[in-house]
Amino acid sequence: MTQAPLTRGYHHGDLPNALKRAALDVIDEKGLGGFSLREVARRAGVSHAAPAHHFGDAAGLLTSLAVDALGRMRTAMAEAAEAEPDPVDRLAAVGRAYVRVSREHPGHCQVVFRTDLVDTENPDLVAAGLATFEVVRGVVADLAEEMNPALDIDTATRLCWSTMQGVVEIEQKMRLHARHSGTGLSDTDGTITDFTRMLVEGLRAR
Amino acid sequence: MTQAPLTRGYHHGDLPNALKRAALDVIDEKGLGGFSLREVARRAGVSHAAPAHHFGDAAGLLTSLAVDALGRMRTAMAEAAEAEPDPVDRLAAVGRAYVRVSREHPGHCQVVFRTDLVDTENPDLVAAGLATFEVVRGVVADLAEEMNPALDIDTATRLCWSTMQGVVEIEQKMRLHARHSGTGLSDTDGTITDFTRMLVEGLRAR
DNA sequence: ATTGCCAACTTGACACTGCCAACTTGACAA
DNA sequence: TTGTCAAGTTGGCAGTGTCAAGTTGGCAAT
Repeated sequence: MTQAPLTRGYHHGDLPNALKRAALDVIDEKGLGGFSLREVARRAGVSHAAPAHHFGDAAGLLTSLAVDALGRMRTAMAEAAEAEPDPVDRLAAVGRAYVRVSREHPGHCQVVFRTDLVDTENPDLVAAGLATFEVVRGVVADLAEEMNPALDIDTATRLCWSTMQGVVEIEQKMRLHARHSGTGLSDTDGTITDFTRMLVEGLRAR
Repeated sequence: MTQAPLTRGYHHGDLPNALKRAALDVIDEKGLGGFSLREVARRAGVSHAAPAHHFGDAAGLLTSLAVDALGRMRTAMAEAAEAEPDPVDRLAAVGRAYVRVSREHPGHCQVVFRTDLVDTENPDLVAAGLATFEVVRGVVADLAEEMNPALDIDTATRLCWSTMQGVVEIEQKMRLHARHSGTGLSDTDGTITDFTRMLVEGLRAR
């Protein structure tokens, strides 16, 4: 009674997914800096050169992980958006979801923006980026429709995503800053909500 | 007529600074991914283990570079702020200066946020971060005094810095997005100015 | 002037990395 | 049974960071 092959009857069963899972384990455990093809192969119980047969090189595997991370972001934001009827609250909720996912899986989400580690021209990655952008854009568009029909939605969407990503990027540094400067650091969710209120005021038609 | 020793009469003259300059050359040339202690040592004309005597390890050298990068940002923003009398224009100018420096020296500025590569507890780095934050904070404070004295200045400063950094981070990805989605991408300076206008509206007292 | 000392630097090694070429294994089809 | 080809292994190369031990050169005190 051997393990039933998942896709076809080849050696491992489903090595690509096993490698991706192993890679996520490594990254969750030791951060993106601790990632290495050989370590991943070791955890998956295969030889050090096996990953190359499925992902080409390290960038190939990481690109695949980046696609998954964008999916994670997209799903979380879409769910958060769905749960909030009010457009303003919805934008805040989407922002909180983005930051929450990025904080819960820091290494995984960092891959998305490590343009030195992934193949930025990969069609799947580009498509995932577009799809994720579209979720944010939808929320911004709803907001604009209600508050400011003349708003440049693409620019506003970029503003929102930039701010969300900036918050993630700066969060740790700010935590350090708060500790050393003595100023209190409000919880990030509260900050996101404050930010959203400020941004929404800015997006409002004058 | 040997080169006059700068600090004291030891072997090289001023190896630490020579190493930092070499490191900047490498990073400017090949990006942060191309950085390696041995390559830096090679360019400085010393043995591969020489850097360790001055910086301990790779993180030590990169931390030192991060401090310099923060100084670069700080100087550029302070100069930009000084040249603009109007508080709103000043914030926009500071934002443009931040993004300009980050774009002119991408590798150098990326080091600042690569918490996996630097020693985030290093006192010089913390101090440099605080000093740079203070520049942004000053601009925001001026704006608040004029437009909304009740504003939480620390939070607003974090919002501004997060947005600036997010713009830098997202810029390349957005460029890709614009190319693949067919939407036009306005020049970044224009985007910054747009963002500032939106933010300022948001910071205004209601 | 000789001595001793110590920071600055070199040398050599170890374990690790990504990647490549050549090889073996296993499944499936003719 | 045989052929074929993807899947996975083995071994090697060049490169990396870091450590231990050795070397060099200047300076201060004897």
